[in-house]
Amino acid sequence: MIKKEKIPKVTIHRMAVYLQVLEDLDREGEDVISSSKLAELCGVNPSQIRKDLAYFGEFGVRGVGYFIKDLIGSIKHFLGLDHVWNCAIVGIGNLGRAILRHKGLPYKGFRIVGAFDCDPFKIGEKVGELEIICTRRLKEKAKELKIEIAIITTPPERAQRAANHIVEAGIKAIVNFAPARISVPEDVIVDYVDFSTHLIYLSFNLARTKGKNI
Amino acid sequence: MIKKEKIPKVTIHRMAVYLQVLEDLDREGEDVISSSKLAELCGVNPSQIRKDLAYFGEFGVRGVGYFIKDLIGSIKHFLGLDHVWNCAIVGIGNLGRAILRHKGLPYKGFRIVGAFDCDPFKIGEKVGELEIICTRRLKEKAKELKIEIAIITTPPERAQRAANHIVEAGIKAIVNFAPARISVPEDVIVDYVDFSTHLIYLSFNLARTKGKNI
DNA sequence: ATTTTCTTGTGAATTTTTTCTCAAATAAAC
DNA sequence: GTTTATTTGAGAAAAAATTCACAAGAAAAT
Ligand SMILES: NC(=O)c1ccc[n+]([C@@H]2O[C@H](COP(=O)([O-])OP(=O)(O)OC[C@H]3O[C@@H](n4cnc5c(N)ncnc54)[C@H](O)[C@@H]3O)[C@@H](O)[C@H]2O)c1
Ligand SMILES: NC(=O)c1ccc[n+]([C@@H]2O[C@H](COP(=O)([O-])OP(=O)(O)OC[C@H]3O[C@@H](n4cnc5c(N)ncnc54)[C@H](O)[C@@H]3O)[C@@H](O)[C@H]2O)c1
Repeated sequence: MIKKEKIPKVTIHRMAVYLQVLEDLDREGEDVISSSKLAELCGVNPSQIRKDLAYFGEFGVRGVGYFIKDLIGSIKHFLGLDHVWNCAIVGIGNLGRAILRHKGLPYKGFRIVGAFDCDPFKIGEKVGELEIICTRRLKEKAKELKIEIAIITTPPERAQRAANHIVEAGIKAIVNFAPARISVPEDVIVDYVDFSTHLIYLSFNLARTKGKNI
Repeated sequence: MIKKEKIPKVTIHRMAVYLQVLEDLDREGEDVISSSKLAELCGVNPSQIRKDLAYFGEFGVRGVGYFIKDLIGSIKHFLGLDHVWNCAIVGIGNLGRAILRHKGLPYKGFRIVGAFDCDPFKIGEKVGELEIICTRRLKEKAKELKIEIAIITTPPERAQRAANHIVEAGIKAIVNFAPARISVPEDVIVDYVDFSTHLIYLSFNLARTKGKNI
């Protein structure tokens, strides 16, 4: 289905945006959409959307556009979202708890099945449905709970240690919220979510426009 | 100082990574670093770093490298981080509270000075030092507190409404955590933080490698 | 039936970004 | 003091991503 060609990371990120907008349209009862209309809603160029989709196949009808329900199904399929992924959170502090309590994730295809922390005072505590488990038991629990994705929400200086546990548990995908680079074997994918990076982007732009006005 | 040339967004994002790594090095007591060493730590190409820095000026010494403290100072300066930005959070739920309680932000140059929500049961409640204020009072409070950046952490279907309040309050920069596109006037910068996009990136890669192994 | 109007999918052109290469600058070694 | 080691900064080259342009397919209008 997917061409052998390397698909740019930005394409995957845009795909997630298209999906979000398409699901909104579907909820509003829309049936069909053209690339130019979708492009406007997503803030991109229409051929960008067509090129992005072309990495995965042909989904439109010439002269008509895209059938929204079908396109949602196709995108979900090639992004691997026609499957529920089991996730674990490592580091149950402010952010870890917020993610655990977040209602939106299961709907998007991600289920949090394990909550891990190294603080003995937290172990055994319940957060929602889940009981906080000692990080040392990650390996054993990863098998049992079939954990496929790990989310790191420890302090930055503990991120590498958390990553080591995760790798040892045989988990091959990590989202790291801690502002620290981690090193893992080649076959483990890491994606960084750095909140301050986004604030810095705004800071840079504000500082620049301020400068201009002087 | 900054050349008139358009600076790519990815450059700013990488800049934030360089800064993070440089601050770690500084804390470890390092004085000087070469672009190739820094590149290795950041997982990029050395000339990438030199090109990125060249957008802003000349900071290195040939045959030597970069003086870490000086480079941190320069990067902070041109990213606008030699100033503390006043921020407001709009939507004090799970995520809003996590950000409010997060200790790392002030150190990075961002201070949360206002917490806003529209839920009458939450208004007046204290979260840390701050009292939750009604979103309707955002305009008045934005002036008083000199709010420069707004962080949206409302449910997605409320993001546009929150954005309208923010724009009306004269705030020119928004980080939107809600998975919904918002429309704002041209002079307002919006940056989206979409957590599920990162999970989707992992999903795509896992689905692909799984497929390969079969 | 034929023409007109849309809109996709894709090769070509363009633009942007990344990487390569090397002269110039600096420090250390001899 | 001269040679050798490094390492930056920047122009050139290469690679990648985006946008353009249009043939081809589909529906609506005449
Ligand atoms: N809270 C936010 O809004 C926010 C925003 C952006 C980034 N972050 C980052 O996310 C991370 C977590 O932030 P937080 O505010 O939740 O911090 P926190 O201190 O509240 O929570 C950290 C948790 O990690 C646990 N922990 C420490 N070492 C561990 C280990 N080796 N294994 C498992 N658990 C471990 C601690 O016991 C604690 O419960 C930090 O790196 C922070 O910089 C947080
Ligand atoms: N919790 C997470 O870990 C997480 C992760 C990723 C994305 N998000 C996104 O962040 C947003 C917040 O998530 P949450 O879990 O904190 O939700 P939540 O429901 O706990 O909190 C939302 C808050 O926004 C307030 N609100 C609603 N409309 C408002 C308005 N017009 N003005 C001001 N406040 C308003 C509500 O009263 C509530 O307090 C959601 O869009 C969610 O999809 C959350």
